[in-house]
Amino acid sequence: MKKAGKKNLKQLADQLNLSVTTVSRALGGYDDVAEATRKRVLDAASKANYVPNTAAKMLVTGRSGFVGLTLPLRDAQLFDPFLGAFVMGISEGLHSRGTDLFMATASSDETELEVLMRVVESGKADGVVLNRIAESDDRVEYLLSRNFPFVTHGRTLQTTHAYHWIDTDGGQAFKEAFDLLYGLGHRRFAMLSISEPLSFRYFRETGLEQAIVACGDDTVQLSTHYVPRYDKAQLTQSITALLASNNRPTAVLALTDEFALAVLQQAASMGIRVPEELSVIGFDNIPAAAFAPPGLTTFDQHIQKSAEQLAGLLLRTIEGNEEAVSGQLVKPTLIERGSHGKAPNS
Amino acid sequence: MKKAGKKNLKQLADQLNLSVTTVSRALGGYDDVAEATRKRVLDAASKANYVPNTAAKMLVTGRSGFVGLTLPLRDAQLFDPFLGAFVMGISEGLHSRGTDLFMATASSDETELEVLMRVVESGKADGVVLNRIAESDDRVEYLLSRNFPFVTHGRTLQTTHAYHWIDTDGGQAFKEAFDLLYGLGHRRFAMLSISEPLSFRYFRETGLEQAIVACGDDTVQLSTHYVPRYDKAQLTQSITALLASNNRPTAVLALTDEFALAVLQQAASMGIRVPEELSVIGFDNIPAAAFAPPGLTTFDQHIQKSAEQLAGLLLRTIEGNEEAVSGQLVKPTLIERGSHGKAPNS
DNA sequence: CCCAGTATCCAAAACGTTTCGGATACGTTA
DNA sequence: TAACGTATCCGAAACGTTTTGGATACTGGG
Repeated sequence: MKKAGKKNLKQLADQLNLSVTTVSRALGGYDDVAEATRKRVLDAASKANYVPNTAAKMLVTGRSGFVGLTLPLRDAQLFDPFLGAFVMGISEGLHSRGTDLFMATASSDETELEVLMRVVESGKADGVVLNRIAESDDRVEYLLSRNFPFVTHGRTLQTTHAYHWIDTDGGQAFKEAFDLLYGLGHRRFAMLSISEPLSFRYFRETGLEQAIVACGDDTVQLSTHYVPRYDKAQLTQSITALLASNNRPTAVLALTDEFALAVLQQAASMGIRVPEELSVIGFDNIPAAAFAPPGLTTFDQHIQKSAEQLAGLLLRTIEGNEEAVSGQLVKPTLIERGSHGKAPNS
Repeated sequence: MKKAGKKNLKQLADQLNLSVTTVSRALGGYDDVAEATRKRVLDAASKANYVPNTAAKMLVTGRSGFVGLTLPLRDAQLFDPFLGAFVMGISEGLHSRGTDLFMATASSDETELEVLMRVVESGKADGVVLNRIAESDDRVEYLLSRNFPFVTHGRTLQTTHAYHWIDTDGGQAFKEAFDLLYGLGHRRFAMLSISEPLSFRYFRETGLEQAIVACGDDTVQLSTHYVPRYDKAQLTQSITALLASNNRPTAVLALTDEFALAVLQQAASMGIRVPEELSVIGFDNIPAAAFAPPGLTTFDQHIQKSAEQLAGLLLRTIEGNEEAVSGQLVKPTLIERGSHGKAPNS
């Protein structure tokens, strides 16, 4: 099954009347090989279509050339546009340095932590990137205890943990959203949040609550609703109940665009006009947000760029070149579209 | 950075007063090691948390333990629910045999073929699985010429190519959909297809056309519309034009649920009632199909199960145990929901 | 008691690379 | 002229496993 034309270093060396060492070092860019020699080697290598054997290199360097990303695919639904952009960013940031992304999926009887452990213990990855960080995340604790290189998008609530992260400043964003809507006369708010204890939920909710406190107006009402992410039936039901309430909110802040779009859809089918009767603001700016009438107002968190930086950060961590642990907060930008407006009868 | 407690075969052997060979063979399940010895070895190994070094094993066996899947992520949007189920199926089928799935993404300046070549040449995968097969697919040709193990979901149009595939019988499905709608009185049909020359498009269109010919009724009209998959604006525009036509079709057959849901949404915003004024049938049965009012009638192609089989097929091909090349057609099942009904004024 | 057969074990080679510690040849300096 | 620095190259070890081809000891049959 192996291709016959596959050359190894030794064959290349023989053909050039050089030692394996010299060929290796010529290819590796060391400066103790004459320029003329290097050129000969490079030419021969590219003509022979030489590709170094991954396994051998891995064995001696101890590096796999892979970075791992675990995917909680158990619901077969995780592939959302947001994750797509994230993966693309990571991948982009990695490729420039010759590293590949290895996405590990959980089989039906594994937890995400188990998958992670499998990846780490097997040495199939030199480092991992984590996302969807929980308020208290056992993956972070595990990696920390193993002293294994990793970076995260998002951060746990425990500030004692020291690791590299990049996060979107969701608290700031929700504050901004509240201020915008408050200024438009809204007083009855609903927040549509997720039932999983993910840390970004905490930061966004907290940001909103703080904004409400800060405005000092005690006529402001807020009800928070938790829905499971993958149970569409439950989601639809919660939204229906929310919109059918006789004290219906005039503004809904959704944790994600996914939720916001569901609100838009449900409102449409219940004959509630957006934005005249109801304002909706989402988060993530997924592509569909622009096309669901009347256009979803949302926040863009520049996920691809963050992911790219995250990849670079991880690579440096693996190399051991990253001096201090770092955390970086990225400010999302408000994308104003048609789903928000003045509060009704105000 | 390497964990101190990491043992290798030699250390295990020393500790047990055995040779490296015997320990290796005990772990490998060979029958030339005494049961008592094997037990000793197994115990020691699990107590020491021994994990064989991937690189070393790879180097001697020539197998990476990875199966590759290339992801055309360039549009940052490819992560649809359908692909999610597909990946999950593959992953599930692989795990049972200790193989991992390695998803390779294209960086912005690479074609999918280039990514594939990189994966194959580097030896990072022992086999690959291809999906979204084009009518004439350069990836298939490349792998065939390299004699590299692979399987595909979908099939090219050239029947001379010999490889392992599993495909959904889309032609049969579209025939079934037509017959259903024809029986309900529909005569003006539109097919919403994709502009990329993917082979499943061909089979579905052909199935529909043949069904029309077969019914022998020349009052039946069909218009086919091609839209680019990722250009939401273009998609919306095409659908609007289609629905605004003064000779508007009474039934729309969409190539995928993604398209069908867009039709549903657009119809709603144009005040066209489904299914009273318009019938819509999709394909794939993605989760959202059940929740978009009034519920999308569609076909379930049992993608996860097919993907699982595909994984097994690939594994056998890698082992060299797969005698004859095989092609298998899977019959999708119609899921009747609320988006289709009797033709208006019939 | 001898020999073949069997059960159990092991030494050493091989996989293809990187890297350490020289070795060689040449020109330069004192 | 002798010693030294520099540029260039190379032999051999090391990474941790699998596998080949025996070696050893014990069994039972003749």
